[in-house]
Amino acid sequence: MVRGFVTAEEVAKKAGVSRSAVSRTFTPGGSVSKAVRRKVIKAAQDLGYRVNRLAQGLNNDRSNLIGVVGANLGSPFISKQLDLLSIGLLRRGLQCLLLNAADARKDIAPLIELLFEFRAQAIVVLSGEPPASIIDECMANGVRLILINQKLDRTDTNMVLSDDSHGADLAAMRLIEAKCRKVAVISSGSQTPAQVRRATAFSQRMALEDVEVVPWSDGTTSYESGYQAGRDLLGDKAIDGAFCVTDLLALGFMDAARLEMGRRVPEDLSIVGFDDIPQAGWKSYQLTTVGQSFEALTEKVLTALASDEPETRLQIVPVSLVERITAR
Amino acid sequence: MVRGFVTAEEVAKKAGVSRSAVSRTFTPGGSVSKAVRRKVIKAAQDLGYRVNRLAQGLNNDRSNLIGVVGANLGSPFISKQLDLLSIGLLRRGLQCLLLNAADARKDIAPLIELLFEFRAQAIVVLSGEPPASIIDECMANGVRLILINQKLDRTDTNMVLSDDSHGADLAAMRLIEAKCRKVAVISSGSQTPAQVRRATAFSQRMALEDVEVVPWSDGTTSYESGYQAGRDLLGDKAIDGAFCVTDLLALGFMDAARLEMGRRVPEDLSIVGFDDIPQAGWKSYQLTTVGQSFEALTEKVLTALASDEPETRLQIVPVSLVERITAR
DNA sequence: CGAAAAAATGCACACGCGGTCATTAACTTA
DNA sequence: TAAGTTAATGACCGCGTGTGCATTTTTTCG
Repeated sequence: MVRGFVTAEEVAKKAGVSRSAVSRTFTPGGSVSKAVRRKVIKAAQDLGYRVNRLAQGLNNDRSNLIGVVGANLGSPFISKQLDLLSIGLLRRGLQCLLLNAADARKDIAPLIELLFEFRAQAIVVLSGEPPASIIDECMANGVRLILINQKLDRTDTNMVLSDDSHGADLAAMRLIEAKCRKVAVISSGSQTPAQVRRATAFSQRMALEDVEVVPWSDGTTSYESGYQAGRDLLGDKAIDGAFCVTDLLALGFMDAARLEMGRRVPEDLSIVGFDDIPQAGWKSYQLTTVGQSFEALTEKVLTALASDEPETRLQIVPVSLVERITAR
Repeated sequence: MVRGFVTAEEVAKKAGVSRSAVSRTFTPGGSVSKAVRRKVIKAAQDLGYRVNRLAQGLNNDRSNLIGVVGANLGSPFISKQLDLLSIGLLRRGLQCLLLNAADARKDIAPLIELLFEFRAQAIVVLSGEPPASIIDECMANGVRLILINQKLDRTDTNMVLSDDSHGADLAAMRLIEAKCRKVAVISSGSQTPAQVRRATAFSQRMALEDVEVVPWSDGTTSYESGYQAGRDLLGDKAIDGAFCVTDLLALGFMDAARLEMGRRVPEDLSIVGFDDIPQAGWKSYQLTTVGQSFEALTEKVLTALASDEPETRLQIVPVSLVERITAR
C-alpha cells in the first residue's frame, strides 16, 4: 500500500514509449512529438510521477541546494533575515537547506561539512565564523561561501555586511548632538565581530569628542541582557546616554531605565540602538536606531549567490539613522 | 582549479583498495580490517573526501530530508517554532529543507510538490492548509505529513495543535473574573483555522455568560493590525475587555489603548492574548496571555516524525494561562 | 599442523535520471 | 517521385553510492 515513488521507467511502460521519451518530455527543449508528449504527460499524471531531483542532480552535478547556517533563529533580527532570504532563494529556483547552529560558535564546522555531503552549491552563514580550514575546503570544492556581517581578511570569500563603523559613528554623533556627557555602550558577552566593530567604532568616536564611555558586555544578545545592563549601570546618575549595539539590547535597557530605574527617556537618558528590528518601531518604544536595510542585505546575498563570478567579494550595505524619539 | 568533489573511486585508487572497501569504511558496521580502514581514512582525509548523500539516498531511498513549509517566518511565533524545530531535526540526524510560502495560502501546493521531487521523507507544515489532493499524494507516496495548528477531518494525517478552544475558554473566564461587561475579540483578516477556533470558542463562552462581544478582524496577523483594532474599537467607552487571538495583535491593541486612546490597562481595560511570545513578557507589556508550550509542540512534531507508526494522529498540546498584569 | 569457522575483500548490480549517438520516421523541395 | 533535410526515438553509458555474493585471507581450535 505504501509503495515508493513512481519512476520514469514505469511512466514509460504505461505510456508505451521509451524512458528517454519521458525524460525528454520533462526536460525543457527536449525533442518530443506532440503525440508522445501527450501520452507521457497523461501517464505521468495518472501515476503521480515526480522527477527525482536527487537523481537528477547526481549526474549533472547540480543539487540546487543552498546551505543556510545560523544560530538564534528565533531572534527578530535573524528571523527577518531568514524570511527574506528563503523567499528570495525560492524565487530563483534554489532550495534552502537550513541548519541551526544551536550552540552558535563551535559547532558550525561540522554543519558545513554536512552541507558538503549534500553537495550544496553554496553556503550562506547568517551568524558565526567558520574556521579557515572549512573556508579552504569550500574553495577547493567550488562551493561558494557567503558570510553575513562577518569580516574576514581573505579575498576568496564573499562577505556581505552592513556598515557597522559608519553606523556606530552616526549613533555617536546623535548622542553628542543630544549633549550627552557620559554614555554607556552595551553589547552582549558573545562578542560577535559585528558587535565588536560597532562598540569600538563608537568608543573611538566618543574618545575623540571627549565624552566618557562606560562599556558593558555580558550575557546573550537578548532583551534580558539589555535589561540587566540597565540595572547594573543606571545606578550611576551621571550616565545620560547609551548606545546598544543591538535593538534587542536597547529595548531591554530602555525598559530597565524607565520602569525600574526611574529614568525618563529621552529627557534624562538618550538611547540609540542598531538594526531597526520591527519591535523598535512599536509605539511603546519608538527607538531611535541605526537601520540596516534587510532587503538590501538580502539582495546582495542573492546576487552574490547567482552571479557566475562576483565582481566584489566584500559588499558593504549602507546604514542610516532612523530618527524616532529616544534620543533628545 | 575548481575541481568538483572527490569521489569514493578516487579515494580507493589512492589507498590502493577497492571502492567497496571505501564504502564499507564509512558505513557503520561495515566489515573492514584495521589496516585497510586506516589507509582509507588517511586517503580520504588527504583528498578531502565527503560521502555524497544524494547518491547515498538514491539507492537506499532515504533522503533524510524533512520538508518544512511555512509563511511569515519573521514573526515571533513562527520563528520561535522554526528555531526549535530545526534544532530538533538536526539532533535526530535529519535535514531541514525550508520552503517559505511567502503568499501564505495559495502557493503552498506547488511547494509541497517540489518537496516530492526532492523525495522528502516527511513534510511539516507550519502554517497554511494544503489541499486534499496533495494530502492524498503524500499518503500514496508514503510521505508523512504533519500539520501544525491545523485541524482537518481526516484520520491519515498527523496534526499537532494546541488546545485552542480550551485556551479561549481560559481567556474568557479570566475576563469574566475581571468583571468585563463588553469585550472585543480581535483577530486578523487571514482567518486561519486556529484563529477562528479561538475566536468562536471565546465568543460562545461569553454568550453563555451573557457578556456582550464585539468582533473585529482585518489585516494581517501583526502588531499593526492590533493597533488598528484599538483605534477602531476603543472609541466605544463601554468596551472594558479584549481577547486578542494572537499576542502580536494584543501588543498592538494594548499600545493603541494606552498611548493613543487614553485607556489604562488593566484598570479601564483588561487584555488577554494568545501564544506567549517572548515580547509578551517584556516589561513594557507584561501581557496576560494563554501560553502554548513551544517545546511541547515541537516535541510532539518530532516524535510524530520519528516513530514508525504514530499511535495517535491528532495530538493536542495543553495550554495554560500565563498570568501577568494586563487583566484586572 | 590441519581443518573448520570467521573475517575481509573485490566484483557486479541497482538506484533514477540526463545526455550522446546512431537509427528511423516525417517532412520539404526540386 | 526521389533525394535531401529535419525531427523524433530508443539503446546505452555515466553519475556516486550501498550491498549481496562468491572468493580469498585470516583466525580459531582441536
